[in-house]
Amino acid sequence: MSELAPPHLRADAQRNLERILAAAAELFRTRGLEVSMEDIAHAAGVGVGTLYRRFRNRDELIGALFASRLAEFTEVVRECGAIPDAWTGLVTLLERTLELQAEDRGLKHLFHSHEYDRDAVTDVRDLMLDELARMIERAQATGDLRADIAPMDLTLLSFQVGAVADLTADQDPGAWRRALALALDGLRPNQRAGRTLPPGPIDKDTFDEALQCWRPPGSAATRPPAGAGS
Amino acid sequence: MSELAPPHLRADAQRNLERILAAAAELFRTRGLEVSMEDIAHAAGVGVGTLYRRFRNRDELIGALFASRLAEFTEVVRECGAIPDAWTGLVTLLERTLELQAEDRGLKHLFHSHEYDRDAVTDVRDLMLDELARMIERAQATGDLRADIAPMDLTLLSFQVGAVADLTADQDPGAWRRALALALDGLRPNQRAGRTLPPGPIDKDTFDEALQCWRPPGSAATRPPAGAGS
DNA sequence: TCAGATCCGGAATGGCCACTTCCGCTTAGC
DNA sequence: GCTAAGCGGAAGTGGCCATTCCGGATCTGA
Repeated sequence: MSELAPPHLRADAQRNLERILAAAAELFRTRGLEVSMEDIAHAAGVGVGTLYRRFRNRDELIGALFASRLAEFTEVVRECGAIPDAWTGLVTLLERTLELQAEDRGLKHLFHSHEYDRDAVTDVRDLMLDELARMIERAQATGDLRADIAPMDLTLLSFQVGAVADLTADQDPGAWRRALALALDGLRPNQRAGRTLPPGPIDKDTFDEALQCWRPPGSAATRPPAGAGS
Repeated sequence: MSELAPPHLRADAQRNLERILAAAAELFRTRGLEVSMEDIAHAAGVGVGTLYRRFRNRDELIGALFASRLAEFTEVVRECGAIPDAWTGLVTLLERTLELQAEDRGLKHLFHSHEYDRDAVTDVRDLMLDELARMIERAQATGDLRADIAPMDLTLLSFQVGAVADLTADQDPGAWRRALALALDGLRPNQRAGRTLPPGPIDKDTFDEALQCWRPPGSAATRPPAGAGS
């Protein structure tokens, strides 16, 4: 994060730029993408003016910070797709993508967003959905995954667990893992069958449409009651 | 909803009052508790002034509309607690309380809220948690529920599925049922065991703390792209 | 029918908050 | 030192919303 824009920044400017990036990353991570520009500037120990001289607006700042992070999703999808055992791959994929989201509210927000970087985000989501479809087929073939599961079931499952991760992020950052484990157990082919599932899974377009109205929770909420540790 | 405040309302005032209550109920139901007072007045076909003459502020309006609805939760908990088969009771309880929430965003919001009617809401939640604890014990005794489940696991599970209900409410209002069914299957005692669950479930205080920062999603989001129904 | 109590609508007020711009002052760098 | 680059943060904008106010419209009861 050292070579941006005009090749030669004055030393102090360079230092401030780095402070800004660090502060923004941290705030986006812990509070989501909607922290105010003023808060970011303040956390970086600079004035808002300085912030705006470096980034025309918040979108540009987000772009600078998250382009590479978004790529991590792609990377994870690839890696998990290469795991020989399909069920293991599936579990790992869900775990790792949820980890990414649980560790970084901003990234999670971005991943569900329709307001920033639309294309990059859609690409990642599509890639993941494709891989999920492949994995599902493979896992069903080996009998590790119940037969009535469709890709969108897993997308929704990930979304659900993500909601828990979000809810408990400040109090018990690992709570989502248990929820995930529980959910995964419901995916196993059932000896003592539950019941047959209701209708078909939601389809992708519907999900996308829904996401368009979605906004990550906690945004305008009362500021977290400060340190609450687990 | 005919006898309120001053015993004798002028006929037109009475009519307006009823329109307001109807409009507010509908808007709260479909959009959550944060619709603006102006929107409510407009939907009722009256001016904001009229709205405010009847209800000092939004809290009073919410109170008037939801007191009884909140009682429905209590009712459902009681009924389900009385179901002889514990597992059936458990499933029914989750289904019915989620139905209530899925049908009414305002009620869902209220149920997770710390800003309105705090006491009434906490009572209902506590009642539900107690009943869940009892049901869990019973269901585990009959071998219908895996042994490592704690009440908060189910609270969280309900929360998760509620998140799906919220997400897809406008596009596919029934989608959450499938998610719930899937999740429930994960609760069965497992022959072909998944793996042992991570740590212990989150504890109640932690969850409450988390909820304090929680805000139902979609609030400040872009207004839904109009009619999108599935 | 009519007087006056009631009620109405919606413009106006005031608060809040975030983004962005601007400009006089500071400081790095030669 | 001198000069251009950089700085801070106050001020300008715009949007959103709850709530108040009051001139005018509408009921009601005699």
